[in-house]
Amino acid sequence: MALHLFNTLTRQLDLFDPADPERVGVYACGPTVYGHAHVGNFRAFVFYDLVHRYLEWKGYGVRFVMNLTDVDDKTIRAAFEQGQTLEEYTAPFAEAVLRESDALGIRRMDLYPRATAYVDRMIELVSTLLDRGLAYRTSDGSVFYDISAFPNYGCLSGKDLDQARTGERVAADEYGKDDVRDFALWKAAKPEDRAVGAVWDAPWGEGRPGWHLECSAMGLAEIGDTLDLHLGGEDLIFPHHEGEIAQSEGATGKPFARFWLHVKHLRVEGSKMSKSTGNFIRVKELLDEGFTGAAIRHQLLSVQYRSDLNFTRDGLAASARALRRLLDFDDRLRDHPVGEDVPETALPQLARRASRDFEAAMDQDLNVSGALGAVFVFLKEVNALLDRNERLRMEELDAARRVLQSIDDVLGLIETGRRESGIDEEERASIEAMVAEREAARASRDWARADEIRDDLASRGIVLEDGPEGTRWKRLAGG
RNA sequence: GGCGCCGUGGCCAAGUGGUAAGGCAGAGGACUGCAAAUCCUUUAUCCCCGGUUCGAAUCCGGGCGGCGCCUCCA
Repeated sequence: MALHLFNTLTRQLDLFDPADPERVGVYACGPTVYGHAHVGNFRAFVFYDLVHRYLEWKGYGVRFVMNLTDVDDKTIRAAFEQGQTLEEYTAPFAEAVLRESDALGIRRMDLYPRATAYVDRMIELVSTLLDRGLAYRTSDGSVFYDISAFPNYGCLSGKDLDQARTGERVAADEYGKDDVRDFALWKAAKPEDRAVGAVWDAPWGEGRPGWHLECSAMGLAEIGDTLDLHLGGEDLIFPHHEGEIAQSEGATGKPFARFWLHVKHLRVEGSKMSKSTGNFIRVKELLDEGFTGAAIRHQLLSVQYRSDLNFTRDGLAASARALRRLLDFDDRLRDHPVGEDVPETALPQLARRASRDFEAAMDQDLNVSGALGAVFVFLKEVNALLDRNERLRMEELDAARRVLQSIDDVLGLIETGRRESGIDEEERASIEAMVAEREAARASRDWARADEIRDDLASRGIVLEDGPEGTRWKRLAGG
């Protein structure tokens, strides 16, 4: 089987066939750290994580880079209003992104470059573009990309630039460019820029980089002239990625990325998420409400990345339930008794089929819904098999455990859910003492006392399960 | 106006030519001291109309409905 991905460049499913499987370079557009990231941002980040994990699962050697944009109009304006430097203002938001990423089980990427650390590279890039006649300077010391000199402009978004509506939002042209469609590579320094320390020296004058430039510079610097994969939100197709292509290819003469993948925006409780209407949710709020990072991860992951996803608290509750089942299943598989002289079962075949179906779905443009379907079929079949067999061969159980583990290496659901059910030793001892007391009460048929203890534990979020092997307890994660 | 996506059971959702995965919720049953967990059973002909085909949720045309992007929002 082979991985096929929907390439925005070709608008079809293409075979993913990197030049060097040992060194696959992936660049993902990260957040602009001018405020707290919201769940919409995290749909993108969880998607990036899925790509990251799946490529490694498929055996590729991956270098994965996600930038943090810490210099642009919004960060400068906000820092200025707060009377802080750019660095002071953006640092907390950058930290929050990583902290909340951790909570959602997003594995750390190889590098999180900050735009401000790559301004030298950006200046080099602009120089090259000026030398090549693809850019021009204006009287105030700004530099613009000359769209008309790059025939491929529009190839990613499929836009016919001649037909683009002009003049609608262009009134805010503060730098005096030749053509409204030309975009800024370099913006001449203004007082606010100086106030927050967002000013760099360039041969054509002091200023700061334009929006698209950072990604070209960091991608070229950290991965190379041609990326294997470039990821981003659907809104970035135009103009951001179009600009990146123009800048990078204009400078190197080589294709900037073989594959472009774009994740669709999510909606919240039925409507578009937008900061202007206050209709956006932060991950931190959800965690404070008692939803777990794993449940949030599940909901963001459960729908394929190019499909509509309506993020709701009801959906989150459903995700929490599904996750609970997955965790229970993992427990059960771990704890199931082993026997020496027990008959063979179909467990290994079920495991092989689950793995195969999982991979087939994921290979088809990362179809997580289909992949989860395979997981739950496996879960149901194996639960039934465990019901029928009190003891199983060690090697069969191991085969099943390996497959579940392997699948979760990609999905990261059990992994994230586990991490959140941590209980310290003191609490553990206290719980186990109460469970033992209840066992004694049950042995003497003192149901009232037994139920009292169970209710007591339930109020602490501990659920009991009486089985033939004794009583087990677990923490019921929120959600 | 330009480009594009989507419409499957109560909710979410897979399936892109051969008679509908899976999750959540609901109902009945088994198990249990009662529960919990688990298992079994149970709920759809795929927005509408027309066409292509031996056969369509799946292809084509039309209609209705929802949504996204179109200069700095992942």
